[in-house]
Amino acid sequence: MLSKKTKYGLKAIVYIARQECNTPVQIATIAESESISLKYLESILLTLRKSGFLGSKRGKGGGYYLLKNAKDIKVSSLMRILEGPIAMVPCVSLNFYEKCDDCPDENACAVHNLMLEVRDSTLHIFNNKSLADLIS
Amino acid sequence: MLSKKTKYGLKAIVYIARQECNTPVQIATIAESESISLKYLESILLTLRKSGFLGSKRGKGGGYYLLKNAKDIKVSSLMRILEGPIAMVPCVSLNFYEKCDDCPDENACAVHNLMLEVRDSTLHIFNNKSLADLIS
DNA sequence: CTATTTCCCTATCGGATTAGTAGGCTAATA
DNA sequence: TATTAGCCTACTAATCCGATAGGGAAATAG
Repeated sequence: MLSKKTKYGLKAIVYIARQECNTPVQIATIAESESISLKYLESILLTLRKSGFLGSKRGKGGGYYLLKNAKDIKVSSLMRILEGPIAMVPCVSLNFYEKCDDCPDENACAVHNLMLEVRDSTLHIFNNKSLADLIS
Repeated sequence: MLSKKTKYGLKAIVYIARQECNTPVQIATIAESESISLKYLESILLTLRKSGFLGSKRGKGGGYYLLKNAKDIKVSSLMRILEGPIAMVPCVSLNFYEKCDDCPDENACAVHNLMLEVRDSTLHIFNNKSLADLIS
């Protein structure tokens, strides 16, 4: 299940990406428009900024803006920052790999192989979609 | 993230499906072989029985056995019983649909459309895979 | 008939995570 | 100097998950 953090984060960055001329958008504007708790959204945008997706400007007329072209932001990288692993099981994760305690042989594990297939197909979607694709 | 319940449940039913002549398998046997807490596994197998996948036999020589041919048990139906919705977001779920509180227009929601695509590809895998496919 | 085996069922619990809140701080601008 | 708007840390309520406890009931063996 997708966390609200991810859902809110995606909606917010899509909102920001829709601005013309990359004008900074205030947190409060997004929060109101997307019905997201302001303080919670604040922390989400903070992590998106610390991850290098967004820049920020303080004081009057401030807000958040994209640091890169929307075409160059892959959905998969957004998902990894917001949600964490894309795989449903750590033992098939590329970026968050972890061995199972049980399961002596991964290749013989039915769950492993099934989830490997799911991860591939999901990743294929996320890797081939950019923020720009989400806007329209 | 896949819950342990699902992981254990899948491993267990795969174990049961591997038996020759559909001989009943005891909970304890599976628990030991797959390193699963016995009591926890007990409750998982109970739900699989109540959902019509497994039959049970009590007393000596008892245990769990498949009620249908492994070919006729789709992974998607197992997933729905064990894990719940296959979709990452309720608003794109076929069997567990729920409208978002926020989001006035689903078709205009970037997250909705993205997750719709993911659900389709995941479901495609789960629908076209049976328990028999997991065994080998 | 009795003992043993094995599944049946309900209740409970600790720990982790999530979503959200509070509140003060700091930089930029007017 | 006042105001605006993001920065940052800490805290909390609620929920869920994985696991545990413990007795009950049916089937079988002897």
